[in-house]
Amino acid sequence: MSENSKRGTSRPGGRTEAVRAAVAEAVLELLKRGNASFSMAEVAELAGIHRSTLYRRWQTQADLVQEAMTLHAAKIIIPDNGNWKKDLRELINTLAKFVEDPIEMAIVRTIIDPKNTNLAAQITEYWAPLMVQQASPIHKAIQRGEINNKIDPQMLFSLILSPLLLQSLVMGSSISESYKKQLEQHILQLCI
Amino acid sequence: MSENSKRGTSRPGGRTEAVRAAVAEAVLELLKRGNASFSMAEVAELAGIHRSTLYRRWQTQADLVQEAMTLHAAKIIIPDNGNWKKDLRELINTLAKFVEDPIEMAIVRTIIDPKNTNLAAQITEYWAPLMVQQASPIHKAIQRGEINNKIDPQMLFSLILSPLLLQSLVMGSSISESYKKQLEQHILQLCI
DNA sequence: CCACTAACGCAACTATTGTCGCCTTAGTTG
DNA sequence: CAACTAAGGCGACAATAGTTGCGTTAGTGG
Repeated sequence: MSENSKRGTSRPGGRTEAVRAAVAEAVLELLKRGNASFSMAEVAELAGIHRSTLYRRWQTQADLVQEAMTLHAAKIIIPDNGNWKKDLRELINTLAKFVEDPIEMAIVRTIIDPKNTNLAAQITEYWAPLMVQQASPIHKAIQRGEINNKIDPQMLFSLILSPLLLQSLVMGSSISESYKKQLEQHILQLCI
Repeated sequence: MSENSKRGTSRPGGRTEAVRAAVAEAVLELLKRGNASFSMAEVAELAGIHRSTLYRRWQTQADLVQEAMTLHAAKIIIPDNGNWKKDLRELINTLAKFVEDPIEMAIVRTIIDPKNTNLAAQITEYWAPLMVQQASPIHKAIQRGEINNKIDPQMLFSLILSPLLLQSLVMGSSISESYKKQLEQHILQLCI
């Protein structure tokens, strides 16, 4: 008692955690529905808590998206067929799904939103390891000598991911099979 | 002037037009300042008109951004040195500036925002010709035989623009000289 | 120059969003 | 299990966002 227990969350037990979980789930649910511009009131109602509680713990929509992220593990597959061509095809498929996932894109939009510059760094922290994992087949292909060693792995990864992002986010079109095939061909051409 | 070729507005004369221009300029000014999440009240005040007038003519922020676009001509340079390597370098420079222009990025954010799906098409119409113009050096290089004819011009253009967009919008970092150089090298490698 | 009326300004209004004090609930400690 | 108090619920409040009716201003056509 006399020990200073006012650090951070001083009472992380049942109810506080239940509220947090309910909120995270509610936000995730709204994002899943494609409702990326949800209101605080919506979240409170869906989570079954009072508006004021929501405001006290999460000041902005960005905070809520961040909270939802803790509950959301991106479903990524790390291809490892010992063959760059195969790996690339799978990588493109995985990234195409990633780029069409409403939750992931909601996170990207949160990063992009100029109102959330303060949170961008934290959210990028969530993203960075995913990107590193996804880039691993590139490193392996380089080690196997399947990729021109002048190619920078990070840049190559950007060249795969970014056209998909552009297509999905900006152009608003889904990633067709022919688009994936075409991208694959061009990337292979680059790796010679 | 019995010529009645004005559509929509039945009185497009002085005052109405003056209001429109003032609003467009105000929005443009706010975007230039990097204030992409301006409020309606801010715009009204800067334009020197009443809030209600603003609401009557422009329902959403997206409408305002669209209005501002009519006043804003993207400053693009179409390289034409008769040499793909030179053209590519200039193209990357121009696109790097484009991607770091607060107004252009505000437009992109407006496109991306899921609230504005209805406006996305119209805004893309503004964008499309720019992209076509920018892609012209690629077509010329193909005609000169400087680019592998298996390469799709549109895809190649995406492979140049999208990494820059990713870097600027999502990663929030500026486009360094070394990044541009690296991108240039990779694209040249691809064109062989 | 005049009649007509579209479009703006104004102000009062409603709706939504965010804040606060107070009370209640329940996690934590001894 | 009893005392303590962090954290949530409640409702009243304040601030902001958006709407509407009405009078005024000023383009437009005759």
